[in-house]
Amino acid sequence: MHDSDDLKKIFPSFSDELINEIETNAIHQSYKAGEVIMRTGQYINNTLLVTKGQIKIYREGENGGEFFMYYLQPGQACAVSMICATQSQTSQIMAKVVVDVELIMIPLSLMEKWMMKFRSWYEFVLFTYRTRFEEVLEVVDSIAFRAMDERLEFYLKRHAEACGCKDLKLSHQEIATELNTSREVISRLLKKMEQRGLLRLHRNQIELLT
Amino acid sequence: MHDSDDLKKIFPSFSDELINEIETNAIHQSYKAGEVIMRTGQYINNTLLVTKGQIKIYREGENGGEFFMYYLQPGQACAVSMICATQSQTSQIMAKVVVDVELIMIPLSLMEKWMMKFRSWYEFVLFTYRTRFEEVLEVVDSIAFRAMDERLEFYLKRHAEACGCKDLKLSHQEIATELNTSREVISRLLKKMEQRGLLRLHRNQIELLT
DNA sequence: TATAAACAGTAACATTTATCACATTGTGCA
DNA sequence: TGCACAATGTGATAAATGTTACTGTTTATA
Repeated sequence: MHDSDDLKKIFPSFSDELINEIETNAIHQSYKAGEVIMRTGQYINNTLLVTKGQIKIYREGENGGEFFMYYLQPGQACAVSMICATQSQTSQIMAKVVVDVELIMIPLSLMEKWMMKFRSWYEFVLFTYRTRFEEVLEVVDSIAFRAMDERLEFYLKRHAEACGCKDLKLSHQEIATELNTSREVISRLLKKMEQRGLLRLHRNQIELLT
Repeated sequence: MHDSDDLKKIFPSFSDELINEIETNAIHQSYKAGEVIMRTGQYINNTLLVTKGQIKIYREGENGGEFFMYYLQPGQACAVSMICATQSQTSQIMAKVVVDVELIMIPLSLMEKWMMKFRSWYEFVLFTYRTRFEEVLEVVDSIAFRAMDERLEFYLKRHAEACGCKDLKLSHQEIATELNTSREVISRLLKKMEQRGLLRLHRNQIELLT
């Protein structure tokens, strides 16, 4: 499914020995768009490395809410799975595939061994922790300090960054769910943004102009 | 300031060798209530271990907001300082002393060395990451899914746990600031809670009855 | 003790967000 | 083509939260 060159491209910071270890030990897995990879409360025994596709990470509310936290992209690892894996804890988040995904599963035991053995793995793990922690703190900012209009802009910006394009394939209902508000509110705010010239609205698609 | 026995009591999971290393290498520091230990944007070169007192961790907003995130207690370490320290990054949070604090500062270089050398340190670091990450996720829940009345209850509950008592020395203004709302809103909600028999209001003090 | 400052209560009103009801439009497919 | 359905637009209204203004009380301290 992957050869060393591929892996080296996706995880450029990994040392050659580490790449070799991954090659020989890892389990490959793929998922289709729409699938839920991980559910809240599920036990985690592996660390996940994404090699292809896109995953969205959500925090689930008691009443079925699905609050969007962040994207997982190729070359990234699931911080929650790393933290939990080291102690066989349950997942605090839900992960849903957006674009068909291929990933590598690293068993708990290896994850720990590598921390001691490979400097580049150690640094990757800490980098993952740090960037995710910071991203979650930014999410806290957006809900703690900002009103829905700014939160919506923040949301759209992050989605544009993730897909690397200006045309977002999102319905108003989808956005509303992921921001834990109602469709009408999103429709109205989007309409205002369109009037301000920030974007153009189409069916199932938002074209950013900025 | 500390002898090994003290440290062993505060950090019971640490191995004897690790305690020794801390004894010989660490820098001790103390701060008075009200002091700000760490500011947003400040560079971090040390990992902080709390041995005494209480610290509150905030996320700062652009307009001077101080959103309460979590408490740091004796026996705990600042997760942000650990993550940042390993890469000499700046702090994403602000730390304010609530009860006179004594803490141990571990230089960056040692922090890394110990990860490889002491199993109990490695586990402590990962445990710290995990529990803080989870705590921040709970904070996200409270603001993403809940209205101000429930957020206030969550806030009061956490403060009661931190001080281990039912009498919270907090002004309405203080609470309002830390939840990023206005004093009037907090006064109203507290009054309602008093009417529901959940607490009794006094000047600068809230007596929980549940 | 006199005075200022911090704290708390509350009413009136503005704004934002949530909810309900229903109309309109685009798309896929029988 | 035309039906069914999802997506979107919009007005009316309710509820929550934010703002302003003013009150009285307690505390600190000059």
